[in-house]
Amino acid sequence: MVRQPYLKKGSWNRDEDQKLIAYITRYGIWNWNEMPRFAGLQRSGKSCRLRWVNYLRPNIRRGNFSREEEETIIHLQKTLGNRWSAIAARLPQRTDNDIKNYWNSRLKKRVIVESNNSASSPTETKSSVEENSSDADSSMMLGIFLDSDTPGMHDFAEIAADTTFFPSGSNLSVPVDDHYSMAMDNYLVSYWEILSFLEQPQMIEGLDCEAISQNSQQWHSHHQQYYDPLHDFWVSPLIL
DNA sequence: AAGCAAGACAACCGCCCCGGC
DNA sequence: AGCCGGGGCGGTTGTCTTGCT
Repeated sequence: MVRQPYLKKGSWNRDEDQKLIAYITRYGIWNWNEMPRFAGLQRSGKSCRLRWVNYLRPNIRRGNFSREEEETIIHLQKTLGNRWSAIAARLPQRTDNDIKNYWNSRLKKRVIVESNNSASSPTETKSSVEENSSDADSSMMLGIFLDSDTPGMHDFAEIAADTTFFPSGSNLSVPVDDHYSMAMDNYLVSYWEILSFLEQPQMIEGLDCEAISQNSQQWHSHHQQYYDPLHDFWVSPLIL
């Protein structure tokens, strides 16, 4: 009988985030179910995927939706329904989970109120965005700046180069939005921490990182995957 | 200051789709 | 054609934060 390895649930901690970021940055996304084991994470593949897609991957904008984004979501929800991934595809840098949460917590009520109001009087409901108008300035990004010469790093470097998110000359992100800053403080990963992590693969507890590297490469080779420098990930070519 | 309610959001669960065999 | 595994999606839940009394 094969014993099912213990799989942790619940909130991710900083250490787990670091491991996932470092692993994906180094080896790319090749198999979500196998990846946690090689990355030294006691998480399910699904959990890792969710964490990466909704939270850790580069170029995600968080918090404070602009008025245009709100209107777009409302419009698309009317036309597409609750197809959050389709809606997210039309809102760059937003995740479907974020949009879904935002809709459920705010927009749905607002739309209901407005539709009720429009039936009686056409007074406009005050947008929450008007109170948080500087959406770009107050956006929250996971702050990582890494050497753009390192495979998988140029997205991070692009974020770092964006002065909207980072103070000029700083390698480390500083979240502008206090609300998110407090909530996310535990998750901020500094340049130096990531870099030292990458330089010291033996930090992955109890795992032979050389073997991991070889196994990953063997897997890539076996599954005919190739590194795509454009997208910074391993890809499976279509063989027709 | 403490307790409670509501809001916000991260994460999980279950289902479905698709491709490979 | 049917089965299986991986990945994606939407709904829901759990937990933390905030605001009010």
